Amino acid sequence: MSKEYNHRDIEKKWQETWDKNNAYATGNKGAEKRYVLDMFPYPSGQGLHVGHPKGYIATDIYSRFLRIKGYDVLHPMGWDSFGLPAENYAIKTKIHPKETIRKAKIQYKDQIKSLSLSYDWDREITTSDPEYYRWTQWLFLELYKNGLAYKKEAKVNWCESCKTVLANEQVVDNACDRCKGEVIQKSQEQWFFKITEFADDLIKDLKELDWPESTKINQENWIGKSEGAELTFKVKDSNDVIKVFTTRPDTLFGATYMVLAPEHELIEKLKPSIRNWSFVEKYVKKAISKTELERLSDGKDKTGMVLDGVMAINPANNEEIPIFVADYVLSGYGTGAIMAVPAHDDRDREFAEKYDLPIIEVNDGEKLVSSGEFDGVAIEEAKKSITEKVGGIMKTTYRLRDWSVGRQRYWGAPIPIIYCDKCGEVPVPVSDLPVTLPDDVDFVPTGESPLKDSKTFHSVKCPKCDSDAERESDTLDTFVCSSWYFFRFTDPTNFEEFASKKAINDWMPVDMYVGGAEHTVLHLMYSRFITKALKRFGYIDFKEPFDTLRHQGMIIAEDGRKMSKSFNNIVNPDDVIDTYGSDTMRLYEMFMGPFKDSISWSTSNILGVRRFIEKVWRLQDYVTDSSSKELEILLHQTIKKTEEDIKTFKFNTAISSFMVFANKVEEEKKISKDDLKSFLKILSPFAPHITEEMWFALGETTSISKSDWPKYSEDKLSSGKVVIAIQINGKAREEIEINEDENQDSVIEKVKETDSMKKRLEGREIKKVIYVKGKIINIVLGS
RNA sequence: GCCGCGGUGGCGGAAUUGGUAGACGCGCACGACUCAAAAUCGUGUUCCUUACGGAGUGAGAGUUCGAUUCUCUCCCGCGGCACCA
Repeated sequence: MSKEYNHRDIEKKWQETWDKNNAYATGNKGAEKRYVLDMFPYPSGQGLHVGHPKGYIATDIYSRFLRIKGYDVLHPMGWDSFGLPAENYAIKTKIHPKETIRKAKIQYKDQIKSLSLSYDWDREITTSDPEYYRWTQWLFLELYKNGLAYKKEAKVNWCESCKTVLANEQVVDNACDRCKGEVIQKSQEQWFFKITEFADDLIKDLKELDWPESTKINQENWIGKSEGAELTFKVKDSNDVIKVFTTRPDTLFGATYMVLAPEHELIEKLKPSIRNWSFVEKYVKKAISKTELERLSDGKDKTGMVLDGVMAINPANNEEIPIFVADYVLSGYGTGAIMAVPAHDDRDREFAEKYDLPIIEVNDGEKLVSSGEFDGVAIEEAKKSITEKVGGIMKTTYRLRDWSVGRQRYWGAPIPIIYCDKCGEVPVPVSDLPVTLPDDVDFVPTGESPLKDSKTFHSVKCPKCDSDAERESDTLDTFVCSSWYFFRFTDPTNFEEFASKKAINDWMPVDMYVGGAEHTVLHLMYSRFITKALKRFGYIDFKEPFDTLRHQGMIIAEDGRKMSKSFNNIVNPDDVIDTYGSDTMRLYEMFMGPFKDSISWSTSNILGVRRFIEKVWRLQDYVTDSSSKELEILLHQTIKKTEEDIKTFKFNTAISSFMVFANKVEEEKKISKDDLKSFLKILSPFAPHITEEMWFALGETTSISKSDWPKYSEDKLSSGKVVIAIQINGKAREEIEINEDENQDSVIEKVKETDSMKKRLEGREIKKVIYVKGKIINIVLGS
């Protein structure tokens, strides 16, 4: 009898051994390469809860599987350490973010190591290290040099409580994504990245990616391509024109009024002609000062004000139509003005009904009507011909806006720009990078970056003319840091380049990328944009960073709520590992259900997995000279299934097949040494400690991870005999064992000889027989 | 409102180029072991029915020899977007 299973001793022993042997180093010379990546975490002071490592366990199993199959696997981990939480914590406690992050990293690393996640720690990177953000700054300069980073006065989302600008993606339900505080609109000079330049590619290239369909669709919706036309309306008795974007140029004859967004420049220009100017001005002021929140609470009740005294000319029929200003038209989309077709647009209809404007139907659902010479023309065709007739152009518009990257905050990578009175905006020379974050700052936000107050930071000499100048004091959005980190992992200590071309070509693109679905439009789209930009600049030869993407589902607390400190329902992985062991925890998180699903933690279910681990341990007692024929077949089936399931991230069913196998051995109480070794090999990516222990106990002297993946043979997947169902009129009635390759006639004979079937068939006409080889035989009887 | 995903036992879930629904695990019941309990092992466990049999994958229809799987209509839940012209 083997000694009792003690996970604490076993796991500690092997973790120390592996650590000492640097067991997870990258570099299997000559082997095919694979890059398996997790979305790297923000090291928060809270430590991990059991939900965090779910994705890491999956990529670990995947990496271990690839290694044992003989691949050279790059599987790195790092820290996305810039950002608001550490800074907010510093404001509260005066503890420097550097210190907060340093401590959190240690805690995270310990927890990760206690799960034996096989990261190559030699490649660890931290985005708040000057050696890292020097290349983030370099990236900024590359974008700047190539016209993809620019500064402009813009209305930005401003969080009152965080005192900072937020990207559109960080505004959720008109509230700050982080503090849930109110977000208002504010005009300010801002740095932007020109992501819109890649809008079309960002949609087109999605097609080639092996990503969850919903993620692709969400991203496509976010980019929001719409195809239509830009049409020009003249303003009566004036040289001014109003350009509009519409997806329905075919409805032009039904355009009975126009609407300008409150911000539209033409309003001010038309002032002399507007008879009710004081009302218009009042409306515009009010609309512009409205926060998004207020606009939302006003609901769909549309408001507006007619520009009394000015009229536009509908270019289709030269009718004079009134012009309104209304805040249901957005300044940031299209041209900030629309032609309103109340008969065929719900919003225009609502507005027209409220202000008693004419509603003219111009199609019957298929063909145009009341459209002059275009009557009877099909809608799709009319789009083009009407646009042509009025001298418009077909145009594509996107919902996507440029990425606002400046933050009036301390804890981020400084933007490497210097302002000189003589030379203007001067980029910091690459040789002067990194522009390091100073320590002599007060963290309390004032609306301007704390970097302004730093004596060591703010004042510099102009790199061009050497006169007194000032540094840009904004820092970069942390999403900039995380939009290129996967390149750095390929060459993390390179002092000359962000990563060498060779290292990038060796490893990129990432073969398997795993992380939460909450990054659908933020991180993933930014990373794709940066990759496309780097390709344009000639640094890389591919256009997409992540070939395959999988999302992990959340782990919900046992009470059905989200795990949260405030609910006091957090399960700490340290406790789970101590009580049940790391192998059990790894296996349990994968066994809970489909990887992508959100599932509740269950203390009794984890016990079931622990029982399985103990059962595996007992298999040592059943080793004899040979396995039964049946067990051998089951082993080959299990090897095949495990391989398929790991590749498709169906870890839960792989584990259930391990359970079936262990149950079978326990039932038969015998297994050959070789067969047990094969079983340990396929289990080892999931449960590395117990399998290593048993492997050595069977007399092996080098790690199971350095062994090879067992091969199954096709002819051992089946015994040749198979049990099929006999159906009568489609209902399963009986089972029968036959030879796998038996023909239909022979099977029918056997069915007829079966006792229970004799009764059923007696005196009835067999109308039809359907035999599906090795599965069922269905006998259709006359009534 | 629009787009996407999902709905299977007491519970987590398995099974889709249409082919025995409920694998595996939890829970529960009974049994073995034990003075006893725990642990472990064994047996059973979709529902109704003593049985024969019948019903059954959110509801309803359809296609088919056969539907959890395909089609249509509807209901419910989740995620994303949301006055985007």
